[in-house]
Amino acid sequence: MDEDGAVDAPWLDRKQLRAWVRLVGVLELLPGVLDAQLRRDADVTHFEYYVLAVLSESPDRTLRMTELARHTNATLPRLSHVVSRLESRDLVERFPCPEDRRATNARLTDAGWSKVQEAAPGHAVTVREHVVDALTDEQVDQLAAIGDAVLARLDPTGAMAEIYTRYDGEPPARD
Amino acid sequence: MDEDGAVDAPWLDRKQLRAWVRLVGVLELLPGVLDAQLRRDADVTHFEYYVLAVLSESPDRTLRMTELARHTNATLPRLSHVVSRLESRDLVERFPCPEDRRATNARLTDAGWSKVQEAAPGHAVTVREHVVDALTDEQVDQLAAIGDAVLARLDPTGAMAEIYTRYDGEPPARD
DNA sequence: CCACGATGGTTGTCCTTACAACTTTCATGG
DNA sequence: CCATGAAAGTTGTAAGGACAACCATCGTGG
Repeated sequence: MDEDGAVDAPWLDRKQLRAWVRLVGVLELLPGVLDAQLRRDADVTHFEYYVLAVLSESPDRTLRMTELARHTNATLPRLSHVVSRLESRDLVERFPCPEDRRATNARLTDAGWSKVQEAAPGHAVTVREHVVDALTDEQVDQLAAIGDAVLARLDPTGAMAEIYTRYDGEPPARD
Repeated sequence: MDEDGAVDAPWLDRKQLRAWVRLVGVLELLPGVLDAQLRRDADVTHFEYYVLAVLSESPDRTLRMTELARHTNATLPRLSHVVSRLESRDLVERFPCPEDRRATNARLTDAGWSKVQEAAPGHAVTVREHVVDALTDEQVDQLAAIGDAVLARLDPTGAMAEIYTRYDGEPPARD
């Protein structure tokens, strides 16, 4: 962005590089660990589990596709495919939204509810083992703050803001 | 793991959940941002870029596949496929390792080197915009420490330990 | 009241990754 | 010095996600 074309934001200094390399490592390894455990124990991917979990907390266990996509950080096409699969497994059902006939609602079925209840404890153990229990209480808070800051940059539309802020005092049973 | 079957590691408390939900958000969104920029500006995925970058820093720009896999947090099959693609684009070349005839060395070509040099500045800008510049200096250090702690749990074989610790004083030109 | 852009969602295709099977070479014990 | 298991890679296939194209509905200005 600079006239001399190269040294506006030169590179990362050592400390920044340290942090970045580690973040990349986590980015690369953590999803695999989460998927593996949930696939093995509950036959769902982490993203599928997350979709089910979000629905399980929503009023009437129902959410419009667009809202569900925002809550799960997914694009609409991706979500659509995933919900199709979940629907074929009777974990979720779709039905047209009465107020807006363009829109579709996704609702968790009883089987889907059961799936979340069954999968949740094992998933929680994995999350603790690989992340939470590795950190001090202080670091957990720091991670939340860092996540806030980064998500504010990542989420173009600021869609999360409202969603994430509500975790400042909230009931249990969530991913 | 508990006899009564449910409440050994009950669930995450609110603070932990806050942190976890945000981490999941970053996990879901950041890779897409990195890939999009690098695809657009340099026609490589983030993982491909990372592979090239690691090679570019290695002695003689060469590394054995297994070593390269460890440095990039990848499985060998995945790396093998990726290197095949990079090789077909003349960014990397493979040749048998003299000392161990099972092994294969991957070496960065001149074209690969150029690719890294060209892509690096834009990539750095993206990393700064979406992560580093969103954080205070203190948070950058915290993130590094958190990454250390988590990676220690994620990496079963402790393979990274040696790799990551070296970023405590190191030359530039790296991802 | 209708034309047009925006919103909500689905579908199809391609690319990448995961997983498992397989080959070759090494190393070790008998 | 051979048999056996481990280590190093490659390859095939099947599944998931990105992206673009597409259809339907809404809402607003003329």
